[in-house]
Amino acid sequence: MTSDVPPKRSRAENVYQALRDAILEQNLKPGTKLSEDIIAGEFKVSRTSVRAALQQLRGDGLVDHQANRGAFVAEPSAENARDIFSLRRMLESEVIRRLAGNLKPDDVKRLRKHVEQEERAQPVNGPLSIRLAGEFHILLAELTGSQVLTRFVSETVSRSSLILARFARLHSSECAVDEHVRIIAALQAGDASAAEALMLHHLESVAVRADLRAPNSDGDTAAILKRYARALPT
Amino acid sequence: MTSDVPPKRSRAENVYQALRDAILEQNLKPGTKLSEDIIAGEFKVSRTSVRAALQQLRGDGLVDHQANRGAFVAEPSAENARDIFSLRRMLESEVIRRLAGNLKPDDVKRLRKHVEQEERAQPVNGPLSIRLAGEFHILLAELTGSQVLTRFVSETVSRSSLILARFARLHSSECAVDEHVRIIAALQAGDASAAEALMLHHLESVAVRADLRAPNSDGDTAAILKRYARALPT
DNA sequence: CATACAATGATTGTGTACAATAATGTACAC
DNA sequence: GTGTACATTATTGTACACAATCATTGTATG
Repeated sequence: MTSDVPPKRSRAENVYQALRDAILEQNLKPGTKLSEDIIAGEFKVSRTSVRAALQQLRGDGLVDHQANRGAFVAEPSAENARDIFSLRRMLESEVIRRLAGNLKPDDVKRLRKHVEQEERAQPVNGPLSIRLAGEFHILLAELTGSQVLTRFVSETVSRSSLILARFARLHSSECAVDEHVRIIAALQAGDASAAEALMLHHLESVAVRADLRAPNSDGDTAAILKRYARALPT
Repeated sequence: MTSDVPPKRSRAENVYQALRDAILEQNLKPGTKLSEDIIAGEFKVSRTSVRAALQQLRGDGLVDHQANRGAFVAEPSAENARDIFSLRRMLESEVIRRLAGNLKPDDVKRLRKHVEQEERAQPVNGPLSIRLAGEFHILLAELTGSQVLTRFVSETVSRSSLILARFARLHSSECAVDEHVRIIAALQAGDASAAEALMLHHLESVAVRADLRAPNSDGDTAAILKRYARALPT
């Protein structure tokens, strides 16, 4: 440790982290309105800081910003979802190829540590484990040493969380941890193609949880109401 | 045309566009300090808007933001440069594969139009042609219809401009337009592998212009000073 | 009854003032 | 003469107040 002094994050950054976590843990669901006033009041900071945080989230594609209307947690379309999963396959395959056989002892240690965290969070099967599952993939990308690749993986993984929040039938991620373990093993063994196959299978099992034909609940309020409309007397 | 009413861009967005163009046209060189006050004065807007623009640029990786110090045009390291070119090869190969044989007539029209612009700007061989050359690649990505892929290509291409500004021996992009034309032809012919080869060759010829061993002028001030330090009497 | 229009309300966009922080210049002690 | 501590200055970080904008609602009219 190099005398870990917390780098004194700005308030905007704190708000950003908090909101991001909330979104990734699916406590803020797609479509939720993120009012600057309300958030500012809740976090006891000025709207200025909240604005900065929201803009950054917009940059990550996690929130949509409508002019003079406000910010909302992004609602990826089905098409968008397919797009993102497709890119994820490409990006994470690359990660695996770069990592296979090149994991340093320290890397393995970090991965194992993370998986342990996942296992501890598992019984809860709640928000935390959802976020950790995603962060495993980001950690893998980090280990490649490529900042840009990490960035791209991070973005696609984050948005995958949104997609699952919107489309997933049931968000049990039981199998995930197991698959993570096996991926680590394959990487350590230097078996590139096996690792890649595992990863692709893993991603497939994530994607398959999403039924892209029907969004979960509050897709369009209008769409929901339409389903109830016929119950009314004509 | 669908009655092109300019969508009334916010001031922050205007500043963002202007700064981005200036950076991509290499009029603002890597390392340049972007003082909020000065920019605000120059654009006749408040620092608030400038701040928003700078933050967005930071999101694009075009500026580095140091806490309480200010924003600077990013100075990609040699390592970073290799990283980005590597990712570019991957991303743009994907673009080509998706596009080959799938170009709609309208798409071809847009591409030709863009190339014409490039040709007109060519004699100048100045800032504009540099930016247009990059935007050709972004346009290709757009035609895939994948928002995320477009975003990633856009980011890597933009940062490539920065890299060339920092490392390129001479920034003559004479050959580029020719190569762009040939890529279009191959795509239209549906010859995927030829198109991909052309693109990779094209990217290679861009990358080779950069001598990653020696940054153009103001690299790390510290690094430069170190080279001069031994000239001093001990 | 549907449609067009005007008033209203709420929310974001922008500017300005102040606080916090880091870099720089200066004086002093050794 | 050199190094350190302190004061100064410049720049960013934050808060707040006001203006602009859009959505909504209510009202009148065909």
